[in-house]
This record gives sequence, C-alpha cells and structure tokens, in this order.
Amino acid sequence: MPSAATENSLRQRGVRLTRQRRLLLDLIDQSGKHLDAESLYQLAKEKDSRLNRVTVYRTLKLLKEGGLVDELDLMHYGGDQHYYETRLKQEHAHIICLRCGKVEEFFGEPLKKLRHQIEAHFGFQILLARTEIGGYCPHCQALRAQEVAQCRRPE
Amino acid sequence: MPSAATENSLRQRGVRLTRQRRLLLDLIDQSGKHLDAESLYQLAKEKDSRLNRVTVYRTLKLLKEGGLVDELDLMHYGGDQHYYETRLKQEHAHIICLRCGKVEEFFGEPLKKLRHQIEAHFGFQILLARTEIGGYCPHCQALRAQEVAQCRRPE
DNA sequence: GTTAGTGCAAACCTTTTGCAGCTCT
DNA sequence: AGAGCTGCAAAAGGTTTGCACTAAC
Repeated sequence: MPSAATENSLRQRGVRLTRQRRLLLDLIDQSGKHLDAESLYQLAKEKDSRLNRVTVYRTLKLLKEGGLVDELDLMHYGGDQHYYETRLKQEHAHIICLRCGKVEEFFGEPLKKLRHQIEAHFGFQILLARTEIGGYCPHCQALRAQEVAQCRRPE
Repeated sequence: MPSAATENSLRQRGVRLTRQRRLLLDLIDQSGKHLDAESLYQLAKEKDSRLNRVTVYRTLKLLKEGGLVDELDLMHYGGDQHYYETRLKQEHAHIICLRCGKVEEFFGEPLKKLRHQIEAHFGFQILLARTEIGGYCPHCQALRAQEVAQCRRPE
C-alpha cells in the first residue's frame, strides 16, 4: 500500500484514494525504478484486469503534478515514452548505457552546486531538475570496440 | 550555407549534401536556438515550398547521429516535441521558466566536474549529456504569487 | 550509372479527450 | 448526495516507414 506520506500529500489536495490509484502507487513504490506507463499498465493489469490504460496515464499525471514522482526520458533509450520514479529527497543524475540500456544513478556534490549556482545566478526558483547522461558502460565499451572492428572488415 | 566543418563531417560519413539538407543546416545554424521539427519545417517551407516534413525529420536524425546537433526536451514545455540546437564545444544546462517559457543557458564549473566524476566513478564513456531545469524566472515568481493569491480568494 | 535521398501516403507509438456511468467520502 | 474518478472509444500529436521516383556523386 502507498506510504502514509504519499497518502497525506494526495488527500491534502482533495485527491481521492481509489482502488486503482492505491494499486498504481503501490506498484511504483515497490517496483524497481524507471517504469514507463505501458509497463506499469501491464503490471497493474495482472492484479486488476479491469484497470484501463487511461487510468495509468491520469494517475501518473496526478502524481507528477503533485511532485510525488519524477518523469524521465532516459535519453529515449527504447522509444519516446516517459519513465517514472518515486521522487527522492536527494537529487541525482541518470546515466544510461546506450548499448545495453543499464541505468546508473549518480548522487554527488556537483548537482547540488549546480542547483545553488543557478538559483544564485539567475534568481531562479527551481521546481524540477533532470540530468541525463548517455554513453557506454565499461562492459559495453569493450563490446563496441569489437563490433566496430568487425564492421570495418566485413569478411 | 552550412559551415565547412559541418560539411566535412557529413561528407566523411558518405552523406550527400542535397539542396534540402543545405537549407535545413543553414536554418538551424542561423536561427535563434531551440527549434523543434515543426518550426524548422515551417521556416524551410518558406524558402522551398516543395520540401517535405519527413525530410526534416530524416535530416534531424542524421545530424543527431552525427553529433552535429543536440536534442532537447526543455521539460516538455509546450508539448512532447523535441528541440534542436547546434552542438557547442561547451556543455551547458538549459533552464526553462515553466510559466513564460523563457530558456536560459548556464555554462559552469559544476557540469564539467559532474562529467569528470561520472567518467571516473563508473568508467563510463560519455557521448551525450543533458541537464534541464524547470521552475520560475524572477519575473514570473512575482506574477505567480499574485495568481495564487487570487486563486485563494475567488471574490 | 549507382547509390543514396526525396516526397507522398499511410502507419505508428504514446498520450489526451469526451462522455456516460460508477464510486469514494 | 454529489463531486470526482473510471472505462471505453475515439482523436490527437509527434514521428517513422514503405515505396516509386529523383538527384548527387
């Protein structure tokens, strides 16, 4: 079931906790991260076959607007859909391997500094921040090198 | 006309410099930044009415793959389309006002540090990096305060 | 002359909308 | 009871694909 903090945050905005929303919140919190709408829908359908895809989109929108989840693109690895993760206190960057799709997270000083400098420099009030980095993980760097080599000598 | 460096980069990959591509490259370089495919198409059509929207998409894909332009989301301000800008030597963050849509760019130390730390920490080979920050610019912070106040006292 | 690129139409994928009926509080 | 939510169907928005024709090299 959704965490108490999440429930309160929703109730405060006059949002009803329906059967469907409970299920979706539960799945987002429980699951490994970075679900897209369709995956979430597929997971949810296993537990409640009547649940509609549209409800997934509406719920995600609601949670996003309420600041309970963050929306990611993950460099559009795998398509143009969006991915979602429970909002954490700590800002972090997402690092996506463009070959194998593995996603790493990086929590670190530079992100905090960046945020402070932007607030100070522009007088900007930051609501959302997203850093995504695409490239090759160590494992795939080696495999890429082989692929490229084969490509150059086709026979 | 496209810069010599751009032309060479394309030719090296065996990409033909057609009339259409010359026009599109020209527009991307000349224009203020952050064009989306549709805007680029509209601009291009003024100069060559036969040019097709599909050619715009195909050219953008080509340039993106060749590392000549970067693709941005700008936090999906204004829709789910992508925006494009000529790739600069210097990495920078994009800061989008979610109320007025103004985009600022931030070049600074933290982005370089972030890149280096991620390369060092994960042994990651970085090909693409994108930092987008959404919030309210100083001007819109004031206006937002008024809007919210009015919202709370409807009469 | 070849090979790559273009335009057109049509498909595709992801997400949103309108509306009638249902359900949480 | 009543506002808010859901499911269904249908549409929208953005982008990609198949194919016959054309143009760059």
